[in-house]
Parts: sequence; C-alpha cells; structure tokens
Amino acid sequence: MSSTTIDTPTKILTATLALLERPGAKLPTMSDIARASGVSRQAVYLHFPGRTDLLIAATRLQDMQNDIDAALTASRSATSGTERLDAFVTAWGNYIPKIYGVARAILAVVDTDAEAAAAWNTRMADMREGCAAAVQALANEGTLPANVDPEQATDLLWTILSVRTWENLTQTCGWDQACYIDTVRGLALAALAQDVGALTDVLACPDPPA
Amino acid sequence: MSSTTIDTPTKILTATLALLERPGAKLPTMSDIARASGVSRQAVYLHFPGRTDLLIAATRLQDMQNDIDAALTASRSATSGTERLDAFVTAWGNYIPKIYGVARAILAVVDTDAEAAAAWNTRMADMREGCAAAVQALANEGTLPANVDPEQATDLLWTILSVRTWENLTQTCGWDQACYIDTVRGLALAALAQDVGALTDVLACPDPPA
DNA sequence: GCTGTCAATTGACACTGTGTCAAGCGACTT
DNA sequence: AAGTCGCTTGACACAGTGTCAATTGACAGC
Repeated sequence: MSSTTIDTPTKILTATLALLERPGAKLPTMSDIARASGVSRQAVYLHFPGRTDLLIAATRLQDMQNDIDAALTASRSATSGTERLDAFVTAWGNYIPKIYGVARAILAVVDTDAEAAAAWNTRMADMREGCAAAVQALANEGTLPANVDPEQATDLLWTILSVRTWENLTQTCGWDQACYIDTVRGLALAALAQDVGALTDVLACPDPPA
Repeated sequence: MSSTTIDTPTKILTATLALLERPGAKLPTMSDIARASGVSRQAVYLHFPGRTDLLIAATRLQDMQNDIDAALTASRSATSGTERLDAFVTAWGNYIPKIYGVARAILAVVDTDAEAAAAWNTRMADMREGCAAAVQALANEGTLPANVDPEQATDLLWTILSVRTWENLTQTCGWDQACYIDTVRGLALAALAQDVGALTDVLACPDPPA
C-alpha cells in the first residue's frame, strides 16, 4: 500500500521537474506546478516555503536521481592529468543537459532572488572544485605550463564549462551534444595543456545543417 | 532656450541608462525609472509602449553614444587575419563593460519576453557578423586550419566573446578587464589560429588577489 | 484676452503572480 | 465520539505592469 502511495512533497517535486524538463517550456508558476502535481496551490506552500525553495529542492532531488557525484568522482581515478581533464569535461558536459531545465529556472531568478543566487553559487562552487582538481593534476605532471597561475586556469576552465556556454553552443547555435563535448574538450586542452591538434580536428566534426 | 530644454523621452532614456549602469543595482521598475526621470509613471507610458520597448530604446541610444560601429569597423582595416581577430576581440571586449548594465536588464527578461529576445538576438547577430568576418580573414590567409568549418569556428568565437563569458570572468571571478581581454584574445588565437603561446603567457598575468 | 491643442499629471482600475490566513472537510487513530 | 493530520477552499495583501479618463497648465493663433 505505502509502496504505491506517493507522498505529496515528492509528487510536487517530480511534477516540477517534469515541467522544467519540457524543452522550450515557459517557466512554470506556482499554479502551474500545483495543477501538474494534482494538488491545490496552497498544498505546495504547505510543503515548501516559496518558489525559490521549491526550485532548490527540485535540484537536490535531481542531483540525487542523476548521481552527479559518482560521475564526477569517476574522473578522479584517471591516471594522467590530461586524461583526468578529459574525463571531467566529459562527465560534466554530459551532465549539463540533464540539469538544464532546472538550471534555467534558477538562473532566471538569480538576478532578483538572493537565496536562489546563493544556492546556485554553492552548486557552481562544487563544480569549480572539480575544475581546480583537474588543473592541479595537469600541474602535477607538468602539462600545465609552469608560468600559468592555477587559480586563473581554474577560472577559465570553469567558464568554458559553464551552463551558459553549453546553452550558447547547443541551444542557440544548435550544436549536437557530442560536437559540444568534443569542442569544449579541445578548447580546454588547447588552453591548459597547449594541445591544439585536438581542437582543430574537432571543429571539422560533422555539423548537422540545422 | 531649446538647447537647455531636454525633451521628455530623452530625459527618460538617460535616467534609465543611469539606473542600469549603477554597478550591482537591482533591476529598476517603471516607477523607479519615472522617479529618476523626474516625471510621472504615466508619462513613461506616454512615450514608450512598455518596459521592454523602453529597454530596447535605451540600448539603441547607448549604441549611438558609444558608436559601436566605428569601433568594430576599425577592426576591418587590419591587414593580417590575426591582427584583425585581435582588433575585433579588443574592440568588442572593451565594449561589453559599457553595455553590461543594459544587457543584464534585457537578458533578465529574455526568458519571458519574446520581443526582448528578438531584440537581443538581432544585436548579437550583428556581433556575430564581426566574428564571421574575422574567421573569414583567418581562412583567407590560411591561418585557420583548412579542415575547420568556418560556421563552427564562428559559433565558437561568438561564444567566447559572449556577454555571459565576460560576466563570468570579470564579475563572478573578479578578473581585471585588461586580463579578461588578454585571456580571451589568447583563447581565440589558440582555438582558431593554433597559436597557443599567447594564451599561456597571459594566464600568468598579474592577478589582483581579490 | 480667448480658445484650442498638446504634454503631462492624478488617481483610479484590471490583471498576473507571490505569499498569507482562516475555516472547513474527510480519513484515520485512539 | 473526539481528536488529529493533510489537504482544500476561498479570501486577502502586496508588488508590478499596463490602461483609462478627467484634469491642469503652458503655449500657440486668432
């Protein structure tokens, strides 16, 4: 019995995720979410203090469902620094499309909502640690040029791997996900490991003529 | 007489720009704008159909004041392709901070307002032409590797030069504007001209310890 | 000076969306 | 039978956008 009954907070969160993950969807209102959850609007407020908190809770559920940590820690087992960078770029780059719907909704309120901004910043700080670790691995094996500041290299990698960059290339320019991954990997290798061949090969990747 | 009297639309637009250009400012409401213009809220609606139209008009005024076209066309006179890329990156990269306040306000409503999205897209399409021209110049002189697709190279350069990338590096990471320019130029040269030395030199640029 | 016109003001209103409050209702416990 | 828990219903306050109508004030032309 209890196995078939879904509790209301979960119903709300899964409905929210479903709404946010519809490609090209308008950002849902609290009424939209309540309707989609099959629950009254007030019931939503009974379980979540406000829209922002609900969105944040939705990201947490999503992170658990997708087990981002497992994907990212896998990159730590790579032996060489270059392989590690490669693994990290691939893992994160393939994670972005899964979270994009929710990320979009949070990014849309980050300008006006300090709480949302804080939540997003922590999330991105976590990702930045992965960037820093990859940069460190490159530095350890001497692939990162000695005169390069690791902090700045991390900032740059972090920016290259940002959701906005993914959004630009795949959503606005219409790139294939595989093409995005290859390009971003090549860009990271060129920027941090002075390996330029990978990128130019990739920029010739089969471009679906829109 | 008429030289000292400023007409109301101009008063509104300049007040709007002043509000938007305050660093770290909250996004202004129509009431804020009216108050700052020394005019009633309804007077604003008398001259602009709505908030979006007002923002768009503000960007047009700003473009005129800053004469973006002059700055960008200057890059066309560069002889070599590399110099041209360099000039374009510098011109656009130094233009971004001037428009950032307004860009932020427009980007904030792009998700919910189709008209704003359209206006922003045209603006960015103009900038993309500059990217395409720079890529073409590189291709003409053979600096762009022959197997690289110019369309994709343009997309990539356009993304590297996006306002979001500038925002990430200078606003979130706290980079110096000069450092941003050098890095982005280096990244573009590495990605499109296989010149990797420029970037690694730059990533060691004096980083103000926040 | 009188009148018409135009720009702007004032104050009201509708609408959307968020968030709060209080009363009620049904099912399940004890 | 009483109490409690989770949810519903319907009302409300508030901010922000956009609309409308009546009014004011200045500046024209006659």
